[in-house]
Amino acid sequence: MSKEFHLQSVLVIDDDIELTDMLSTYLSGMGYSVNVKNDGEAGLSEAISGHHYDLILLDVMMPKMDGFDVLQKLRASHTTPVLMLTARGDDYDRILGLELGADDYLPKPFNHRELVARIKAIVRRYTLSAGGGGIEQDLLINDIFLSPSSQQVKVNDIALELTTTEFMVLRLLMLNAAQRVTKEQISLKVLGKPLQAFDRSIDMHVSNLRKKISAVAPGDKIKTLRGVGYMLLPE
Amino acid sequence: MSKEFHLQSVLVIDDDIELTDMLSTYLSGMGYSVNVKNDGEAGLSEAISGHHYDLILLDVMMPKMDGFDVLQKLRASHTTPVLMLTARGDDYDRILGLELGADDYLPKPFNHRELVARIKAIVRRYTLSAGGGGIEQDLLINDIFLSPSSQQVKVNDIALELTTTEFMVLRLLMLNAAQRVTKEQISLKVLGKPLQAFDRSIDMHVSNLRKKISAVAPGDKIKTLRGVGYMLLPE
DNA sequence: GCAAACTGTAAAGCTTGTGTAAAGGCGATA
DNA sequence: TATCGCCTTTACACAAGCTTTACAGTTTGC
Repeated sequence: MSKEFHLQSVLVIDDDIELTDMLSTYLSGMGYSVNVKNDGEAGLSEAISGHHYDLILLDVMMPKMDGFDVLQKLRASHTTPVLMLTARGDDYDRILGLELGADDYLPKPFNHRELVARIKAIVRRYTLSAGGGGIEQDLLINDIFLSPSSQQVKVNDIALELTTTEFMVLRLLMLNAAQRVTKEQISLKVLGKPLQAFDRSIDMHVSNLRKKISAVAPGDKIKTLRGVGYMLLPE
Repeated sequence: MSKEFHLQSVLVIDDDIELTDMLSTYLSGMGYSVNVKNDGEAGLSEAISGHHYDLILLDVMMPKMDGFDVLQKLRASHTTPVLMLTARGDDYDRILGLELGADDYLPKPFNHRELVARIKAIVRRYTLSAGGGGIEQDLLINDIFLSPSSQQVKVNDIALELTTTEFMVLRLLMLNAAQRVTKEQISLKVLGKPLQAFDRSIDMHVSNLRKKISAVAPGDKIKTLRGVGYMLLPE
């Protein structure tokens, strides 16, 4: 069972090959391990197989077994978060899905921002309720103490006032301490979108982070890798 | 996707003659071999012809077959990196979102700088990360320790301060230790462009590398192959 | 042995990435 | 609707580092 805050493993069940290809590419790009099944039957058996999934994206209309059936059978034994995908925009589907135990619902067509927003919301929900997923570990690297459970950061025992984005950037850097983290990765994982040319927002978040950290502790703890990204320096 | 990626041959598919002329001139000037098709149908058949392309610049709005159709049909058999050209706004979400299958997109009108930035980003994605998700191994050859994940090099346990380009040159040499590596290869893989006549930049990067390495360890670890390139000497 | 071609490298020049303040924008909140 | 917080964009100065230039040294071919 994963103890990580962010998703590691996602199962996509949808008969639309084009869509699953796309989702696979996109989610892989965000660093997730993705598995795809193109009908309900195969999807269900994969979902209840030994392999652990942190999230299941489930289409409603599919051959062999529709999404509601899959969800119902899945819930007999698993509490894996499920995000339903449906072309039908009416509320009936929505209510039915949620009553059966879906965690959220996303009408097709949707764009990546919506998807990311939903995924994040689900992950957050599961993280806060200790029952569902894993417990995130506190991190302590180079005098920086980061506690995901309380969304709090202390440097030399002095609390920092970070925004959520700054918090997530710092957390990503800490999870990859002493390893290069590209701006592309930061953008995908923290902001949920690909990095655009001449996009400076990551630079700004890092700049703000540095400012807040160095106001409390001397020395730059974040190394710039020119043309690549950033790296949190180890002790 | 191919692990070996050297950008030298580009296909431009766009019905705007003025633009394709400009692109052709410009990219040729950078040393790329450029082919142009002015409608989707011709573009697609060229793209899936026997000729290999390293990158395709693809306009969205075109006669006969639009860019999305071309991309979709192309993807059935090819994984060639595609950079979509599109008017800002309209297609932005469509491309960024779930119909993605392109490697990147570039809103028109764009300038040279932007185009170059995109091409570089694609090159970097293919060279630096060596194929999405695959973890690159640490290398230890002839007292040189190179760690891609931390973008760090140590010689006799002393850390070197290398630029990203120097790092990539050294990495290429180490991956091909005791084998000749031509300047042409270095230019393509590290700089992402073909080597041009009288171009001395590779020589300079190697020279700088030697300087930094020999400041820490005696003896020249990089052998010059006159008229060909360089080679990292084994123990 | 000599010219031509190639290489090493210091230094200059120039391009491009980065840091950061400030303005702008946008969604959430009251 | 007005306000607030925060993310993003803009603008500009600066610095890193890539490329070019220049010249000296070296190798090759004849």
